[in-house]
Amino acid sequence: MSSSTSLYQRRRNATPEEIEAIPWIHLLQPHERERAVAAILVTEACAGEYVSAIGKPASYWFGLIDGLLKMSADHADGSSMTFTGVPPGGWFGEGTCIKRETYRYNIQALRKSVIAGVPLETFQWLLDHSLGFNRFIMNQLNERLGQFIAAREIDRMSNPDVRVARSLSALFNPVLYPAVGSVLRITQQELAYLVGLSRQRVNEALATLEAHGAIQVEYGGLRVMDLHELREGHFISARRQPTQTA
DNA sequence: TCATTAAATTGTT
DNA sequence: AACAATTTAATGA
Repeated sequence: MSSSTSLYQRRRNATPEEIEAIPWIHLLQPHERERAVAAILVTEACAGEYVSAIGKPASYWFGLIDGLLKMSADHADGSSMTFTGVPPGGWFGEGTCIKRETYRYNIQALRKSVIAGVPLETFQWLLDHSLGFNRFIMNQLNERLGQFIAAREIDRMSNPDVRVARSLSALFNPVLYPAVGSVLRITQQELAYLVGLSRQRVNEALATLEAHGAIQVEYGGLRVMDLHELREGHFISARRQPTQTA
């Protein structure tokens, strides 16, 4: 996974289609938008590549155009703790940018991803000048607070089916990840990495969730049928029976 | 456009 | 972890 060119050397300008797909761009006034569009950079990250590393000073506010990212903290003892996955349409790092601190998480691409970046100066300028931008940021911070509280509950849950369900409901959050819609492109292997379970167990859990009518399993992705059930459901004792030997 | 083949993903043990 | 089955993507006529 080692590439000779760094992420920042492979950047380019955003295409008009990519700009249109950015959720907060539509909340800006024309002159604000103009300034933002001129500053936004786009880069591609290969699977396994790091987008930001803990300790590096904040230089960009990031958004995911396409692909899948993992937000985690790696400890000195080699273990790592995954906080959350980031699906397309998600923007992150605003907390660090606001305070001009260093990044507190590692952001790693789980597969080939297209990432947008707003330079720190532009981010700060938008904060100082755009009411719509401030609304977006405030709304996002509030929504994410709810997610982190929910994530603490997920961590102490033993039932794998419920863990998978809750983690999925976070990825389907329409406020934080509006680009996801009702179909999330994620493989069972990728989901296993995010949740911290084996692929087999995730596969089994997905079958359970599907049996409950909460989701529909598709090749290379999932379709939500009942987001509320994913968030609140218990999915108890609905395991598949072992095959009979007669 | 269709058939063939390789690669990716899923389902099962 | 290994394997078979299925789906998609790539290739070329």
